[in-house]
Amino acid sequence: MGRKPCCEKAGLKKGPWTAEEDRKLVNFMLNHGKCCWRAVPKLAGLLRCGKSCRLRWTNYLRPDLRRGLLSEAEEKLVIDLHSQLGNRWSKIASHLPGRTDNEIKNLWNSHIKKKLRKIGIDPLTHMHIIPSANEQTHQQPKQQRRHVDAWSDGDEKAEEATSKYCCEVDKVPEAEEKSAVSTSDRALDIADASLSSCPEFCTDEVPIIQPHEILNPCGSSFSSSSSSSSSASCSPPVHQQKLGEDPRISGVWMT
DNA sequence: AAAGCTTCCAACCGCACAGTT
DNA sequence: TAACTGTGCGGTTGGAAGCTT
Repeated sequence: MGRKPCCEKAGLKKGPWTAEEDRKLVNFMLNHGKCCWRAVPKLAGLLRCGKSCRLRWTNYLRPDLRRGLLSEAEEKLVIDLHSQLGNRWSKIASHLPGRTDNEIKNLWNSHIKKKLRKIGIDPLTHMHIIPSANEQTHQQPKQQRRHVDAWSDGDEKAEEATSKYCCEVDKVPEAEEKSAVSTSDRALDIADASLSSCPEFCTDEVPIIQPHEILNPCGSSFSSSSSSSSSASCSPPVHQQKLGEDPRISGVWMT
């Protein structure tokens, strides 16, 4: 039968969202709530396809999003859930309030996967990797040592405990799961202890963008004319903003 | 200081599925 | 029942930022 594209491609903007576009979308969503995504761009005055709007909203602008690093407990949960659900990121995300499938997917691919490999767990099967002599020589690329992991680097105890946890998760279902969990909790305790010396590492207090800050990102000085890269004095294009640097992000919205 | 490499993440793409006509 | 539409999901990519040499 052949599918039509989700939206007319011609004339629609692609690529990074500008602060102005964000403002329009948030404005619309807050005023009208979630409705037919196809209609959103038109009604909100955006030159985007509905799909793009949905993605931007669910992955970045949604008020209930928690941003920032996953806590140890969240990571553990992600690993647990992944071992049960596989790459069903949306299902996994549904167990982590305020987290998006995209975020978890990214985190898994860029971070957790490596951690698991590092401690000898195959991230696909969650089984132990039994490296051949060959593989062993190929592992540990030189770049890896500079990768700072909360779990392992600089905290051998945490790595030890964590790897112990992972061993048990592999083989121990239901009955002994509690002991596995408690082991992992120990790992977390250790990790937490090491992290507690670093007060900045607290995802519970990761600032989240507030609606009024989007609607008026820079207070009275916000200029709607500075839509894209020209907004340097106010807020840079959103895609250039690193977490925690986003001037619009502070506190938790819609409490 | 700068070149090269790696990491991270926002955003896109295409497919699948459910709902509607 | 088939055709069509809208939405959701997972895989992938591009480019900025950060790190190493």
